[in-house]
Amino acid sequence: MSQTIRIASWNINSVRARIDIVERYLKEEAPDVLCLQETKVIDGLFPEGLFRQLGYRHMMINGQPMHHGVAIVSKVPLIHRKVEDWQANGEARHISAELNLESAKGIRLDNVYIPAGGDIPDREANPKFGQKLDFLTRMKDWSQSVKTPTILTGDFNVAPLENDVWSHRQLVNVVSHTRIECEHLAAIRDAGNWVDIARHFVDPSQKLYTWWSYRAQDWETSDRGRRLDHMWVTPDLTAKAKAHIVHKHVRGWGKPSDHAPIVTEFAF
Amino acid sequence: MSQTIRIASWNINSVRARIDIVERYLKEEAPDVLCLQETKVIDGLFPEGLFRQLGYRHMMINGQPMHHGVAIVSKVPLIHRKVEDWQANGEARHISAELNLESAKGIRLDNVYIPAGGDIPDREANPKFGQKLDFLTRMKDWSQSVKTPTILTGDFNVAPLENDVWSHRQLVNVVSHTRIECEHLAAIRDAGNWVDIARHFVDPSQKLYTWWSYRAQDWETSDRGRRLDHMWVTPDLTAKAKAHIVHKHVRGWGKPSDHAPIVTEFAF
DNA sequence: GGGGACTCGG
DNA sequence: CCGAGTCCCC
Repeated sequence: MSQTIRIASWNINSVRARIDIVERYLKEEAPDVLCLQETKVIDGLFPEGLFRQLGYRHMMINGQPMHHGVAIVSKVPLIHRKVEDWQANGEARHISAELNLESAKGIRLDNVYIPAGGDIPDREANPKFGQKLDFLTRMKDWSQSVKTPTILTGDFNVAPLENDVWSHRQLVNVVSHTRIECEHLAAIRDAGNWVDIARHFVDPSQKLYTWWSYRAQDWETSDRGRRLDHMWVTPDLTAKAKAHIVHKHVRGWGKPSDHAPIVTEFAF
Repeated sequence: MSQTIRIASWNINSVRARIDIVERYLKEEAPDVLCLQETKVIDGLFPEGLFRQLGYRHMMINGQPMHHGVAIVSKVPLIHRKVEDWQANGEARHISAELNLESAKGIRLDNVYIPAGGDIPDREANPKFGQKLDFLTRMKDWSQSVKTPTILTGDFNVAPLENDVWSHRQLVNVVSHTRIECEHLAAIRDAGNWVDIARHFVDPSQKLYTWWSYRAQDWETSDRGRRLDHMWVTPDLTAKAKAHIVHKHVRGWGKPSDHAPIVTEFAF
């Protein structure tokens, strides 16, 4: 018998400011594992109590003051915590663990928050953009080293395909959808033979977004979204993925994150 | 036939941040007139719509960016707006109007927010304390000029009597209850023969507070209050005042001001 | 637009 | 403790 495991990823834009909708989400959707990005909290102030109380007793957290911060909260036991520093500057942008499952041993889950990269898509004019490209390059090197079944998810801050943005033409020079970022992301994918689960289920001819700016007056009507959040798997896990959805309605809740959660259902 | 008019005063500590409890207060207690201090809003952003909708169609406002700001909102028509600058520095700390009543013409209502005065009760070490004393001195001069029936209310930031603070002994050197402030306030009172309505109804042997610090972990249990908010009347109005209460329960509402509203019922 | 940090004022 | 402002980041 296989075991159904639903794994979610959500850029929460402050887990403390968003505590009410995190609770609502876990009560209504109850994924088995939730990967969070932009927790914006040091480890000592991470709201472990809430997660434990909701049945997410296993947590791997990597926070820092102010910015960034990632965490995995899980009903499934987690072992072998690892942290990568792909930006080589100590920012808390990665956390990974192994799912300690009865039915499938040795599956790793890597949760990443790739740098946004600033406003100007130019290494010289904007050092943040260079740091983003360097981060992606180090992720490619890491990808080549991945030899075990792995799920790689998080806020990649890149919308690689034309239908991953509301207007390819208008965003082609906007950070997150520039050619060089898309190429860097493709290099990571190729280096690990990663399978983009969302596009495994939703044809690239269809628009698909996970993020809608706060600045739109009516995010739903204007629908100027981007697919910045991703769930990738090593090829050996492709057949285990049974469904993938974007929980778009969560973007409409009170005091929302600008990102919607994404969820993949696996049969392990 | 006389007309019953209830006049309230409340240091709201931001009328915008407190909009929900202002609405609740006006719905539950429905004073005829509400004097507000620390509105913390420029006139263009004052939430006139809410007050109008609740039946307070007459407003006199005096705001500024950031700090201070006072307003009178009223079901009773208001005329003859006046603003005093007792600090001589342009801060929005006073607004007054005449109540345009059928039964009693010519009653003025003066709403004042006296400076808090900083932490150190010393003119030299702390210029804010000097400014407060100067403000009180100018108010005394104004008091001498008051010749018509007048109600003077607001946040005076002085607790003049021993039972206006939770511990006279522990607060005698704390700004708001120092001897010099109490003397300055007494000089204002004497200059206008003002009657302290709260103490007209509540004997000075009884503790009476209108403010409880945010910093106490349990304001109600520790009850370390001070009577900073006052309602004074010219002697000709004393017999018109029929009751005075502190709406202490409002201090316990969600996201409260640190001040409770005070209300006097008049029969004009 | 909306986090968090900081500073100032109460 | 808790407003409001400013600045930085997304």
